Amino acid sequence: MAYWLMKSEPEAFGWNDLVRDGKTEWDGVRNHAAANHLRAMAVGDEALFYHSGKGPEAVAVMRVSRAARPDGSDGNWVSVEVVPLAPLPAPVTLKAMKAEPALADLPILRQSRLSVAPVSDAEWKTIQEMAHRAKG
DNA sequence: GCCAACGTTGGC
DNA sequence: GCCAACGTTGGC
Repeated sequence: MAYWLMKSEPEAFGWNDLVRDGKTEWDGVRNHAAANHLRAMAVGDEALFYHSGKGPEAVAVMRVSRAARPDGSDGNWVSVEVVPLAPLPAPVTLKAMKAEPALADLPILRQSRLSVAPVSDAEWKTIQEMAHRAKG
C-alpha cells in the first residue's frame, strides 16, 4: 500500500465537505506530475488531506476508493475517488513539517505547488507521530 | 528550439 | 497583498 498527500483549499473543498459527502471525485488536477501520481494510486492507498492557503496543515486521512480514470475533460486528465477515514489526532502544520529533519525530502516541501504527492512509509509514520504528539 | 511574457498556485 | 516557483503560450 502506498501513501500520498493531496491538497485542497478548504474554502473550495475541505475535509468537512468530504465527511459530509461521504466520498468525492478528486478531479481538476491540471499538472502532469500531480496527475501521474493520481494514476499511480491503487484502491486502499491512504492519503493525507492537506488544507492549503491560510495556516496550511494536514488535517486528516482518506482512502482511495477507486483508481484513476479519465475525468471527462479534454485531454488525458484523470480523477480518483476518495472516502474519508479519520481526522488526525491533531493537525500537522506545514511549519512543523518544515522543522522536522525526517521530512526534509518530502516532495511538497521541495515543490510547494505540487498538489498531489507521494509520502514514503517512513515519512507517513513520522507525520502520524507528530499528529499524536501535537494532540498532547 | 529558445526565451520572454503571462497566468496560476501557494506560502508568507 | 505580495512574491517566488512553476507551467504554458507565443514570437522569433
